[in-house]
Parts: sequence; structure tokens; C-alpha cells
Amino acid sequence: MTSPDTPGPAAFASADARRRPPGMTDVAQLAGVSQKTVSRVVNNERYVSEELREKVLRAAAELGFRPNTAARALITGRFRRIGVVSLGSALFGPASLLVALERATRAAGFSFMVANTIEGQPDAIQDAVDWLLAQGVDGIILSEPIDEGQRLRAASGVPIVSLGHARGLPEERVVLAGGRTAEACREAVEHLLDMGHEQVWHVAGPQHWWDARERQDGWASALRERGIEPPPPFTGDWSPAAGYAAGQALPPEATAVFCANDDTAIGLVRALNETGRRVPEDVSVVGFDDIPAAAYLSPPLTTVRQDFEADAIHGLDVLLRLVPGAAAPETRPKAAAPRRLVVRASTAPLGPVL
Amino acid sequence: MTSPDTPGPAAFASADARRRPPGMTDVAQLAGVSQKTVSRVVNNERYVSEELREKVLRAAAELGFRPNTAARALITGRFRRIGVVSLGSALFGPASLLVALERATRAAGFSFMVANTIEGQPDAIQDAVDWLLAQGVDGIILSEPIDEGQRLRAASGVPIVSLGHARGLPEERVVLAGGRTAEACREAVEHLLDMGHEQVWHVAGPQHWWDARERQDGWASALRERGIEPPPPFTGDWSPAAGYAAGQALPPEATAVFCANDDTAIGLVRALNETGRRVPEDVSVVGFDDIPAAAYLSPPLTTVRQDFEADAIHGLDVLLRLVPGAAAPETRPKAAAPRRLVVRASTAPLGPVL
DNA sequence: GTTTCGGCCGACAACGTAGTCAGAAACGAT
DNA sequence: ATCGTTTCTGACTACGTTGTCGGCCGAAAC
Repeated sequence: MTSPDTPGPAAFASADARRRPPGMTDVAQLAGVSQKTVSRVVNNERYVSEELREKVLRAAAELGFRPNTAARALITGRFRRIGVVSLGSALFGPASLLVALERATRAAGFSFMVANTIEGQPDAIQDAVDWLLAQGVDGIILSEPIDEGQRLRAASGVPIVSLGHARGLPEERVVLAGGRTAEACREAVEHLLDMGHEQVWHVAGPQHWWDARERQDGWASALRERGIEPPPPFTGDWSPAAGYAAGQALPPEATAVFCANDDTAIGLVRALNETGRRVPEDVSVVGFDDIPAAAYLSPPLTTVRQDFEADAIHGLDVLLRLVPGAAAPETRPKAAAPRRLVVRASTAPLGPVL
Repeated sequence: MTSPDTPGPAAFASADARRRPPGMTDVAQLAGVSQKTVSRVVNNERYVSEELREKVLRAAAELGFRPNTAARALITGRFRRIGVVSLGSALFGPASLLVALERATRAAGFSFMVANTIEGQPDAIQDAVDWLLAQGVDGIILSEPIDEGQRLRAASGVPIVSLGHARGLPEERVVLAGGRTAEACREAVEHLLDMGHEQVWHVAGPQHWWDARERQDGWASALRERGIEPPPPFTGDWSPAAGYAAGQALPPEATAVFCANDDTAIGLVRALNETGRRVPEDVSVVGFDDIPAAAYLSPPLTTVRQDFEADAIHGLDVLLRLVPGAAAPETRPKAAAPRRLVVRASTAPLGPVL
């Protein structure tokens, strides 16, 4: 309309008050520079005069410019995003780990995407990995406490690191928690034995969680080291209900129980109370996790504290080292805070037999 | 080398065994069709013969083709991704909500990105929103229990929905939880009054959480409806420690306490036990949340159960309705399961005064 | 026999950014 | 003055996908 010969679609585009967010081209036009110069300023490249840099920054601020990550990812082939496969669970352990991972990831300048698996679904982990790959991630953290024995297909060059045991992944890709679980379990068991208890029973977690098996193994071997043959463990599912059931079935001669987690310990204590056994006078109980409420239970629970933050940071460090283009994270002291026993009132020396 | 006249960079590219993942062009070449046809097959568009469709699918499978979301987002301007701003917390409530949101989001075909805020940081919410916008999202859910009174800047056309109260957001963007909190609180208070208690004390959550204020208001107005002037509430921070402190300061004449959450109730019970007051014989206690351990505490805790899954699905539905290009979610019954009181053993009729 | 029309397919042009390369300007050393 | 080097800038193009449009084909309608 304004000019007799329509010079093509470009004229239309400029005439149209586009709804699309401003791009580098718009910033460049406003600042009177080329799009490439805007790119240089945005990416902090060298060889841009201070004068132009400021002009560009002003123009970008004025337009509310935000670099388009899709376009950037398209050309670089990098997403600056890491994915996490996690069991969808509001349990204290997994939830804490996830929060810690998000913090560490964003601090490293990467964005963070979770894919939750659904327990019991056979290919859940592989599906979650595929979903993350389809979304575009530069690396994947397996924060999956369940080891279902499946192998992972090749992930098309995207590095994968597992927080904890995982089959089908080479050794160096497996990051074990900072403090050794076995040591913590031994500490708990020895704490009980040193108080005079002659035997320690165990309420385990579900056996397809490697974490549960690790705690069970730690308990069993700690007993054997003292020459004690461990009794058959109760098998639970992390739930208070499982602890409750174990508490009802606990033999009368038992005086000390090590639970795979705090919730289970809560259920156990409940069952013991109902059957007229007092904690810790009659039975000593140790938990695992140190949930916030642990110190305020009746009685306050002796338990093993974990440092999820340290584990998350460590795992992410290992992963980022494998991601090309990720600034190598400064090597911080890798000695993650070990798991350690927190002694409270749910354990006591074996009293005189009534 | 193979041909005397190098026809340009394209020849080089084809000669080079590229490390880049296969694209539609590669699939098209293998299937003997045009790249556009591959696009049609992948997107399930009409007007592709069954014969070609199968050929393309075979070729795509053979190459392990995955559509590049970055390129797609670049041209469509849509990301098929929704972002969630959440307080980074492993508390049972927020964690449950997040898990439910992830499930619902992925089920709707959208990917899911969380940005955690850090409590106490003044512009935390705005920063998290900006981060999500920079990453590219089609909509944002504010699952932020803290209302810090800040207004949100315009989010450049991206719809925002808040799960719970939020200033600076128009009414229709605020999704309140399915069951009314006030009703649940009234139910809890009346449960106690009906058992003969003449007064109900309250241990509140932190006042900058709207959730805490809502529960406190519900408690106060329920008392006033019965003509009882509520006593000054204790103010906590959701932690067991706060409940413990309240329990120590609880006046001797108090016989019933309504706590803002279960953890606080746990701390309260602990303090009461230590000062020689039994629950529920001397003091009845009601919690809020129904954490998994609630039924197994000593005594089992009377509390208010929440349905996070329903709240999450409802909130996401509202958001997706505002997102252009999102298939309108089938209108499921919006009557989310209300919060309801679960009566257990921590509450009992007021006994004879000793 | 011609026209019309819906099904089917491909050429081409974007999308917003970063890599490559060429060239201009400024400067010091010959 | 001439050259080389460093600093700075912009034109051009590729990245992998989708939107637009036009062409071809066979069947139905004139």
C-alpha cells in the first residue's frame, strides 16, 4: 500500500505488529548494529567496543529481550539442560535429593527437568530416559533407587550418571553416596551391641531398592563381624504399616531393632506400644534418614542422618565433567559428609531382665 | 577428492560422518521421500498414503530418529512445556504436590520444569518466573505457598496460574484447593468442641504462608461461630520444634489444640509428654496433612487429609485451558475431593477433671 | 471430453541464533 | 609509505523443523 511495488514478504513482516517476542534482529535494529554484534554482546564474546556493548544492552533492556533458547539449542546442539529420572515419591529421601539437585543444577547454569517413573512398570526407567532425550538434555542423572535389572539402551551420546547402583552402566558412571551406607549401618548395629544387646533385628525396605539391600547387608555383616548370626529380617516397604506389622511379629526375646527408615521405625514403635512393650526400656529402636520429626517422636528416635545435598552436588559434578561445553565445575572437596548416627532416646542400655 | 569440482560445503557435509543425531532429512533420504513427508508422518497429519507412512516409520526406527524439539519450538513458538515455581522444600505437602503435577503434566503431553525459590530472598518468585520464561515455557504454575506481597511483572503473554492465593494476579488465575480449607478447619474445631472441650488452642504456621493464615482464620472463625473467643495462637514454622515450643508454653487449662500441620503436632505431643500431660487423656491434638506416619504415631494422630493429586490436576487443567495449542483437557468432574477430617486416637472426649 | 475436486506429495521459505569469513579501522614496526 | 597485527564489525549461511503453496493424480461431476 505504501509503496507501489511490494518488495516481498519482508515488508509485510515489518509492517505487521508482530506478537512474537523481540529477537536479536529487533535489538540490533534499535541499537543500530548488526544482529551478530548483539549475539556477541549477549554471549560476552571478545572484540566488542564498550560503546556498542552499552548501546546493545540498553536496547535489549528496552525491548525486554530474552535470548531464544530453542534457536540457540538448534544451532549449537546443546541444551544446557540436565534431566533427572526419579521415582515419583514424596518420601523424605527422594524429595530431598530432588530439591538439592535442582539447586545445584541451576547454580551451574543448567536447567533441570524431572521425569518420574511409576513403580512396577517394567520399562519405566528406559521410558523416562527416552522422554528426557526427546525433550533434549545434555546429560541424565539416574536418581532411581530401584534397580530392576534392566539394561539401558545406548543413550545416543548423552552421558548418564547414576546416583547409586545401576546395572547396565559402566562403573565410572555410578556415583555412590558420600558416606558409605555399610559403615553407617555398622555404626548403628554396634551402638546397639555396645549397649549390651545380644542380638539386633532388622526391618528391611523393599528388596528391589538397592538402598534397602545395602542397609540390610550392612546390618547383617556388622552382626557377623561380632560373631553373631543375624536373624531373618522382616521385609517392609518403607511404610509405617510395614514397621507396624513387624512390630506385631517381633519375637518376645528381641531387645533391639534396626529399621531401614524412620517411617518404618515409627510404625514399629507403635506396634510395640500397643503390645505393652516400651521403647527404649524393653526394646531399643534405630531408624534411618533423620526426618525432621525424628527428634520429636515419643521417644525421640535414634537414627542415621544423610546428607542429600552433598550427594546431589557430587553426582552433578561427576555428570557435568562428562558434558561437553559445561564449564568444568571447580573441584570442591569431594569428601562428602558421611552418614552418621544421631543418638537419641529410642535406644538405651539393656536393662535387667524383668 | 571424489569429484574434481567441489560443489560446495554440502558435499563436505555428506562426506563427513557427522556426529549429529539423524534428522528428518536423513529419514527422508532413507525412505525415498521428501523431508516434508517425514514431517507429516511424524506429526500424524492427514493425506499421507499408508504405504509411505510405513516406509517412513521403518526408516525412522532404523535410524533411531527423534524429532528435534528445539527446531520445532523455534518455528512454532510453542514449547509444549509448562514451568512450576515451587518453594524448594522436602516438606510432605509441597513435595506431594510436585510429584502430582509432574504426572499430570506429562500425561497431558507437556514436559515439566521446576524452578525452586529460596525462602527469604525478596525477588525469588519473580526470578524463578523469569528463569522459566528464559528457558521457554508455554505456561507457569505458581505452587508457591508464600505470598510475599510482591506483584508479578507481565509475563510476556505466558499464562500464569497460582495454586492458592497470590497478589498481583487476576482472580481467574487463582486456583484454590479443591476442598475449602476453612471448612476442614471448622470440622476439626467442631470435632473437638463436640467432644466437650470448651476451648481450642492453635499452633499456626508461619504467617507469610497464606496456607497458614487460612488455617488460622478457619480455626478462629469456627470458634467464633460457636460464640467462643479464640485465644491468641502460637505462631510456628511448620517444624516439630515450633510445636514443641508451643507445647511447653501451653497454659495448664488447655485441653484441645489444633495444629497447622502434622509435624508441628508431633512436636507438641512430645512437649506435652515431657511435662507429664497425656494425649489424648489430658489434651486432645489435631494435626493437618495426614502424613504417612500420622496413623502410626503414639497416639495415632487425628488430622486433616489433603488430596494433592486432585489439586494438581485441577490447577493444570485451568492452566492448559489458557495455553494456546494445548488440546483442551477433557472436562472431568471438577469437584475435587474435599479435605476431610480423619479421626484417630489423639482426640478424646473431655474427661472428668482430676 | 472436459472440468472440478479432494487426496497426496514436494519445493521453498521462514523461525532466531551462532559459526565462518571477509573486511575495515587503528596501531606499531619496518 | 608499507606491511603485519590486533581489534572490531557485519554479511552470509546453517541448524532441523513447520507453514504455505502449487502441482500431480484419479475419480466424480458436468
